[in-house]
Amino acid sequence: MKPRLRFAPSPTGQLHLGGARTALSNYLYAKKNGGQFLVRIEDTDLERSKKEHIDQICDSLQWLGLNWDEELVYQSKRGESYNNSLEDLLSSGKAYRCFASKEELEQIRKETGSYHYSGLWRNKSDNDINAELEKKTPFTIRLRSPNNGHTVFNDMIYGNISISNSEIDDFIIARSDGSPVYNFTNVIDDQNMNITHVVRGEDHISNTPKQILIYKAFSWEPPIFAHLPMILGEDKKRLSKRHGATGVQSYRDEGFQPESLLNYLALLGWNPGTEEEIMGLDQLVSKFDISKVQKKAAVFDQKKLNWISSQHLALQNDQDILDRIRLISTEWGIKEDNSFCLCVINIMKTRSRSLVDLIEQAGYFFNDPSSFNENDVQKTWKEDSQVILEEVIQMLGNIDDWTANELGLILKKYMENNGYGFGKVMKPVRLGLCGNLQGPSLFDIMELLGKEVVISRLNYIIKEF
RNA sequence: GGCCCGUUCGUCUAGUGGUUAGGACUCCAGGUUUUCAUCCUGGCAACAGGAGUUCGAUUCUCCUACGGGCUACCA
Repeated sequence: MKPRLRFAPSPTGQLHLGGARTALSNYLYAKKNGGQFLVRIEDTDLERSKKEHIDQICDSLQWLGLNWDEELVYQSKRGESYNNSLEDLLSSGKAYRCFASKEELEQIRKETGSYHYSGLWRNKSDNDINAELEKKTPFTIRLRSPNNGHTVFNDMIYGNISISNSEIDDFIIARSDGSPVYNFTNVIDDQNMNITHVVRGEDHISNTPKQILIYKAFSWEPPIFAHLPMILGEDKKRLSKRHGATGVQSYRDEGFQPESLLNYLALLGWNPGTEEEIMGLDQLVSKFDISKVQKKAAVFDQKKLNWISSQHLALQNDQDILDRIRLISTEWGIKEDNSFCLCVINIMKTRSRSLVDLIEQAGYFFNDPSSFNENDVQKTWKEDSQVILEEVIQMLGNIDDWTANELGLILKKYMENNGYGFGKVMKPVRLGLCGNLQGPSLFDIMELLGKEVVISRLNYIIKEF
């Protein structure tokens, strides 16, 4: 049987890094084994679930390239199914009604000091139950869970996990308003969707035995489980909003590309067994092995993400990068020829860590510098700079073959003839053209900018100082 | 408190009953570069602690410590 996996986010916020990693792991396992990847929206918490979050999560998943194979499943539309299942359990005696109020329970907890439900209504007579029913006393539904034995499962990542059934009380599967709880809906839906493998965060390990008990109550075969270790912030605390930008959307806004993000996320807690690190989605699909995923939580390292992103950029085709840039900045370089934009990308891509970074660094290719870096001016602008630049302008005016190569030859000759060091001449030039002292080869920049622009910028800086 | 899970350089990780404990990111130094970045070379840096098993444990077992998760009529 081909595996069927699902990613089941609850739409209480945007897709965050942890969710993206979970979705990715599900996707990779499914695709590697020729199976299906599905998405189920767990929107039963009416208070916190928002339509906009659903849209945003789906949007992020699609942007990442983690496309799902069948229609979305919404838990909010599956109430009838839950009710039927609840009814089944009630009539088979695998679950029972509990008429104890929250206050009553709280009282018992205080007295016994135990967090476990005592089984107060587990064995009440039909008479007692009917009496409460008649009084319309609100009730919850609890699973009649076994008192002895162990519930065990073999986690694809953690291996065998065993928990004594005495640790599991008759937990609630439906609230007093009749709505089913997470552990219950999860099982019903996974069964209904024919899910074969459940891959989710490590925080669900403790839920798993409870869910297995529910499967057993229905005499269903539980799926195979895999629990992914948590992603931590720098302070070793679970990654959350407190750590700043943790949403997929913000990485997208910062110009990180899906391949880079996915590549990094996959490498958190996993490696292909070789020293290869830079991989696209297809490679991840073929190499991913969930059983090799680390059990230990991993700290999210922005610096490594930056590096991976820059590696992807450096390897990426120029036109492809241009297309990606236009996706986030539709007007970028639109006034120039396509070939000009491609040249800019070509010389800037190895020095950028994201699309946004590239755009920001490439500003002077499209606009005259709006200001000159003060520090660089102080370091560079000497008394004779003006004279030198005037001579340079003169020279440049006479050049017909405006290529990086020719410019290099002529300027080098000029410096040689006058006994000028490279920096003495080129730094003021760079300052005039770029506004600061960093960037790719000046001759390349000059060629791309063109004679007119170069001369006009140099004239401008002379007037400025 | 109880239960479950985890612990190799700062971070992500490889690894074996006997290794100079390997790689990557970061950082530092040098080289390349007119500059910056890239790139290349080199360097710093780790088996949580204690018992036990063993000729020998980072590796196997137990304990402790530390960290995390769950313990809800949240998901």
